[in-house]
Amino acid sequence: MAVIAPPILDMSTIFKALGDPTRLQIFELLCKCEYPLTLADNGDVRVVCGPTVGEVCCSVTGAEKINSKISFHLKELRLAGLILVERQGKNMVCNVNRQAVEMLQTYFGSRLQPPIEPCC
Amino acid sequence: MAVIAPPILDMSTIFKALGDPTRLQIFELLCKCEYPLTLADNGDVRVVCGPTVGEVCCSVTGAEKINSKISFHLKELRLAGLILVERQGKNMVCNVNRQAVEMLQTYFGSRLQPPIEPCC
DNA sequence: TCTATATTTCAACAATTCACGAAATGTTGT
DNA sequence: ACAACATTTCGTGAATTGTTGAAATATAGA
Repeated sequence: MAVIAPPILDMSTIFKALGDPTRLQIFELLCKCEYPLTLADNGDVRVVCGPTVGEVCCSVTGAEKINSKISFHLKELRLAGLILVERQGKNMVCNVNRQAVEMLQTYFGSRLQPPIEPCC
Repeated sequence: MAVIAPPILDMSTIFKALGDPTRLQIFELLCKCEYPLTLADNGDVRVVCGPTVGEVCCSVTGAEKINSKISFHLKELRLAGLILVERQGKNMVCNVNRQAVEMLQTYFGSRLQPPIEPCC
């Protein structure tokens, strides 16, 4: 089955997701991760690697035990379309959604263009 | 001069500021505005134009009367470093802080670079 | 100094978000 | 089917954020 990046519904939802320090920390952690992609039988690109929720949890909180707090924040990031989470056996693995990051770069880039006409 | 991304706490403050629909609307409005800069006597670049708080208010809410709500959101944007507000006679005029926008573009651009080593 | 205009601050309330722990769900191996 | 493991969901309370209208502050001009 294809891994489809969720549609980027609302920019403010995305920014709100990044507006929490814990979530931003998770986001940056995932950005630093390598992103080996594999071609599935049907030709779809599948994200097969990335830290598990437990590993993210450990990296962010330092604790061994999985935190419902991290699960909550991962969900927010996922609903905002910033990360992809998929099951891999017993674990859920997380990856940043590079398309979303690209879109964000473009977003700010296009806001730097000088306007055609003054608005004021 | 290099644009250096501030630490996570500052960044999350910026994203939190953009994470409210009203504030994002104001931000985008100001991005669309022309930004004539003037050189002050001492050589400093001064922002001298931009819509007044009342004009922003009118544009966002449609109402004639100035809203304390907009004032509140402008303050949040200003504290996050996203906009510049300065007095011009009886009015306060608003401009987007283009340096901040540049920094944000750089931020997401640098997060798109493939990592040197896998983290997982 | 008085008045009108522009904007911010304040206080009260409503709404949303966050954290915590317990219970529920889904997966693997026996 | 059962046990162990990984993760999510749920309920509750605390903390934060957003809205509203009234009062306060600042500036310009008469």
